[in-house]
Amino acid sequence: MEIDEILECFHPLPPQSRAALKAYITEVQFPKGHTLIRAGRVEKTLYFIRSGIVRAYSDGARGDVTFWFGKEGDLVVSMKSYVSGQPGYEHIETLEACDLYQMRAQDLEGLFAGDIHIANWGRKLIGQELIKTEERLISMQFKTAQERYLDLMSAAPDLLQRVQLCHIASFLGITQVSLSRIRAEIR
Amino acid sequence: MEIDEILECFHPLPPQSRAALKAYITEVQFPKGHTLIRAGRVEKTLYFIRSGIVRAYSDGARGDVTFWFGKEGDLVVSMKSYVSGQPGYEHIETLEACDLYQMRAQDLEGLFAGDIHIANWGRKLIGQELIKTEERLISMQFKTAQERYLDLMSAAPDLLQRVQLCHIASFLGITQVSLSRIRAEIR
DNA sequence: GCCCGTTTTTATCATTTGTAAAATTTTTTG
DNA sequence: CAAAAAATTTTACAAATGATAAAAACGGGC
Repeated sequence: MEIDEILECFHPLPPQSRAALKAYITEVQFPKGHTLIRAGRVEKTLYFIRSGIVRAYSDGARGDVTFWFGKEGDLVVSMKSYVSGQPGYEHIETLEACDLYQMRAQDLEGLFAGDIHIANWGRKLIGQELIKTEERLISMQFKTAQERYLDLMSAAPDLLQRVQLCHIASFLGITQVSLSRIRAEIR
Repeated sequence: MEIDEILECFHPLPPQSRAALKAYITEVQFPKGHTLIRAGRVEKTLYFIRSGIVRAYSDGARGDVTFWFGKEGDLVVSMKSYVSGQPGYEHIETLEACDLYQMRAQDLEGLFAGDIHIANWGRKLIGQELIKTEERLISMQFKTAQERYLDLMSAAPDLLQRVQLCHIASFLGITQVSLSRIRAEIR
């Protein structure tokens, strides 16, 4: 997914503002298994995924728990670091070789302060992220694990092919054994 | 909580911009049990809570499920309506007599387009909401119901006095019976 | 202070989910 | 292609949670 398409899909930007944004964006590659963001740090870099898959996870009482997958076109950022300047609680690692667009949070901050179109673009971008997070929270509270699995299957069937089931299970809030049971029932 | 304090606590605003915002804000009162926001509609009003408590809920397979409580200083809005212009999925009702600051989404939109300070204030505001939602999602995935109850007790002890336990239980993602068991264990 | 309706707790049993370990399948590597 | 490693499924049992019903506690109005 090319950078112009990614930037536009959140909110339209005047060509001049888009050019200003792009001036601060560079492209980077990382192999599978690379850690982009570390928990407990104030992370100062944002990424957009050109290609590949990443996951955000945190160390709980029972091993690591994945709470987000990012794929093509998605924004990758330690939200807590970025929004509040405090250490984040998630690690983010690549699950495949990834091609990313990279940007420094500080540069983005400068653009927000000086360009009202970029400020409103950023506002919309955060809003979209909020909706997604809210939807996940509601699905955790309202739906059974089986429903959440079926939802994931229809929303992102490719994920099931590309990601290990232990990560899918913790993402769904269940153990791998429970996920196996669900998969067996559906078959 | 007075309006100036509420507006400032998200992000500082120049006096001129704050005055521009306040020009569109009116104060309203509602009795206990009043519905502020209805699911399935595109809601066009935002509120800040001056005093009182509200809850957001949605109708699931097993009755209504509360997924958010709002109290003094909090923003009350149908996020999906506000961010994407689509019908929201939550009802929001007052659990006590409430004193609210009211604003039309359309007016706010106009301010965002014309005042960069307000646009960046709005961006920060949404960011704060995102962090809160993300924290709740993580606590749902990482913690047991008992841990979530203890967290709620220390974060918002007044809520337990002011809100029915059936709402607390569904907020925690468990039945009222389970919540009673947890409360009995702790005692 | 007492009554009535509501809210909360308790008790019982059925169901779901978790834990641990073994068996199976798939993937990687030489 | 075969052996080894990793990932996934299955099994058996234990623990946690849910459903239902009934009892107890609480609160507002008179």
